[in-house]
Amino acid sequence: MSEASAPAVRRADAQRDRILCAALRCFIEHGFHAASMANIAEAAQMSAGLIYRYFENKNAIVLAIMQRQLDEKRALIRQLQSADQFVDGLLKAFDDLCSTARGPMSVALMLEMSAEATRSPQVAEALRHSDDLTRAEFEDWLRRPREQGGAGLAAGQVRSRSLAIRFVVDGLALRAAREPDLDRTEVRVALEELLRTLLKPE
Amino acid sequence: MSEASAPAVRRADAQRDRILCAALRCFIEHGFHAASMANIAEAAQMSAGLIYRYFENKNAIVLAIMQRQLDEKRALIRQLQSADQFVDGLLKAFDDLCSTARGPMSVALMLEMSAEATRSPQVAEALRHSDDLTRAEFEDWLRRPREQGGAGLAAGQVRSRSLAIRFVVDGLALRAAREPDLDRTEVRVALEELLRTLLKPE
Amino acid sequence: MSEASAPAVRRADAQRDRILCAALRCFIEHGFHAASMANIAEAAQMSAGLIYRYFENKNAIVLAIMQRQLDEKRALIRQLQSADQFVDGLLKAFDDLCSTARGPMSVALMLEMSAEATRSPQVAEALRHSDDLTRAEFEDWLRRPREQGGAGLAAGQVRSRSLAIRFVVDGLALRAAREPDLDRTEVRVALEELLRTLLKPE
Amino acid sequence: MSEASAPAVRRADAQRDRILCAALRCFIEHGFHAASMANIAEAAQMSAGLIYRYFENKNAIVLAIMQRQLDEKRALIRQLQSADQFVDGLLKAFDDLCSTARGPMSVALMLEMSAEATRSPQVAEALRHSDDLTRAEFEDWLRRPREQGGAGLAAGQVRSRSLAIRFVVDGLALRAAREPDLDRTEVRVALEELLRTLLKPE
DNA sequence: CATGAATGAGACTTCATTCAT
DNA sequence: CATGAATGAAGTCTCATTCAT
Repeated sequence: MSEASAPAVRRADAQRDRILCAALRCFIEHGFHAASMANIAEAAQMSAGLIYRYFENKNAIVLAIMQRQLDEKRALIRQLQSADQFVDGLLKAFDDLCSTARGPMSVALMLEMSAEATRSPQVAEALRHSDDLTRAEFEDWLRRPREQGGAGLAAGQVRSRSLAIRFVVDGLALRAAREPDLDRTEVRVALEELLRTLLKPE
Repeated sequence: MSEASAPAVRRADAQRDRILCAALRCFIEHGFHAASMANIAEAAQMSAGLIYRYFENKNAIVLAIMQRQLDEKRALIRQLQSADQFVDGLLKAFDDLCSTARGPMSVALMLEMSAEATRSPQVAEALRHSDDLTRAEFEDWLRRPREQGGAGLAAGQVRSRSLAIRFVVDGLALRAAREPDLDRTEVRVALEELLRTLLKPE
Repeated sequence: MSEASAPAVRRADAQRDRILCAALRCFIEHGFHAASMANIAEAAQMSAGLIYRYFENKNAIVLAIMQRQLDEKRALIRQLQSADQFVDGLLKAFDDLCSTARGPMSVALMLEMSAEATRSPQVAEALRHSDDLTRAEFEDWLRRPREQGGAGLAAGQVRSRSLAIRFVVDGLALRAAREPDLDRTEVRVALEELLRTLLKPE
Repeated sequence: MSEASAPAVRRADAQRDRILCAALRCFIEHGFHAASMANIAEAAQMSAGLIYRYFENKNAIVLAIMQRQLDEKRALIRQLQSADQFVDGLLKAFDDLCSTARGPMSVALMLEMSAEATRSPQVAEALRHSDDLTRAEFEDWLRRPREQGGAGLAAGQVRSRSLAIRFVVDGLALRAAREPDLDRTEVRVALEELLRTLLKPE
């Protein structure tokens, strides 16, 4: 049975993935609310009815996409972790976020999710969980000695610095949505000014 | 005629205001898209049809509310301007933003607007305009001598500092939506660490 | 009382007339259905509510306008009655009908009324009555001796000739709606061919 | 694939036809504007929403019905073409037009379309095109020798005669809407008087 | 007499979801 | 497993009509 069902499971996962990729494109283009199941079905090149074999309803897709976005954000933040080129990493992330087309990560969706968190406890809980994981990982890195690729901060500094950096990163993301053509040099200078002290031990 | 029409004008303005207040409540509760005209009409205690006497369509209400939100945000940022207690001001703003009930300013709507800006040029334009005004005002304050209630920064520092501080303020707002019960002491420490150098001349 | 009420009656009639003139303009511009009471009120420079003091409802206005159109049509046909210049008269009428702006007579409304006659017995009855009057008048003229300004037809010819001419006149009116820029010379030749024998005794 | 899609196409066409037939009944009964999508849906025994799978909006249905009416009218006029029994043909057409129930051709709709042509360029264009085709066909017949089933008119006569006959035919149609119980004998005599000379060469 | 704010019914349209095929 | 036709609820908006002022 396991031999028989394994491919079936794989196929089901592939279908789910196909749907989620299509949904992501639609959500980025139109927003969670304005994208229709018909849009998604067309983008996924399947019938609308079939989607309901893999997701209970549209809301389930929305939640799944939100989860994906959270994973993407964590991955994106994890990539930042290279103390020497932190600002460079932020700038590259800013660039990516400014152009919707680049990848599966969409600031617009992140913002809509954050807004939705003030209304839906379920969404708030998911965000909280993801943020907690991100922070834990990030603080590990802040704490890790420089010779092990970390930032080498003292234990007492880690908590407040991670929060401070989160403010900066989030603010940068929000700005990517509102002023995507912000001058990159200005951004770099501002970020360097902000991070100069934050990432240097005491 | 002016005596006759004045009350009529007042009444019309009162109705517009009534509708906008109702709309604000609905938008905060459901979001711009999910709130229906029926919702708004009920909240404003009037028939849905009547709303169209005062606003051309739902979008006009959305834009009016967005403009209000932008004005609120500018007012909120303007209130921050007291160099010595800048962090205190931010903390208080954070507090206000965390509790939806407090006032007409809603982080959730700000986030949705920012997301919408990536799709609607009209919204993007409104945000851009408001952001420009805010920045100009804020940079005036950064530049003004301390003895005149300003921050007393050198001209060369103003541009990058205002951008840096905007990152921090925006990040703080985003955090208010996602983690409204963040420990206030941690927030204070993080903000102090960020702003310590930013608001001190060179 | 008659001295007191006479001006009141006159005023009421003036108001009714004001409304009907406004309604006519609106109906010609938008059609019976698409013209709104608000349109009419604005065109009549009075409030929408006031109209209901003079007409029970929109339908009453429609019927009154229809009656007016019938009167106009009868007047228009009566003007034709000059045997020698019958074709000239038709051509001028055609010209007038082709340009909406010229007067209160509108082919479009006539056509809509005729269509409505197939649905509403009330409208059908009004049309029938008007058509009967028109025909009676027209046949009187056909019968009247030429020296008295008539067409001088024999009694036995009058009935069928009046019907035949009615076909031609109606057909001309319909064409005015569908091909307002029809070449006038072609129209003249066609009319002359049609009427050459119809208006000449036996 | 052609075997698989053919029935689907047939079904779609059947549905479109079902909708158009229902719409025709509603339009005849209420007129283009007064008939609602709900009316049509009920007449077609389907939900209102489903109609939008087959027609973009109500206007598309109106235009499709208009086109059908124009085709019907052309077919009806084409059937007239038998020089000897032209009057008989007209009388039969008059009979048919007088009873709405008989077929899909409705004078009322033709009149409304003609009225609408004075307001909507799109409708005017459609009518013009149809009228042009009708005229071309009709003039061909007028020109064709009698031994080939035509009317055998000289080339110079064709233009004005076709216009003259169009006046008569249109007038007859308008009369069908306004006086459906007109005495058939009177009509016949009038038509014979009109057409006696028009269809005879020179 | 006159206004125009207010209502409520109803118009068109969209869309998540279901189900026969 | 897959389709897409079908539904029904809901959304935005218009408008004839009424009524307090």
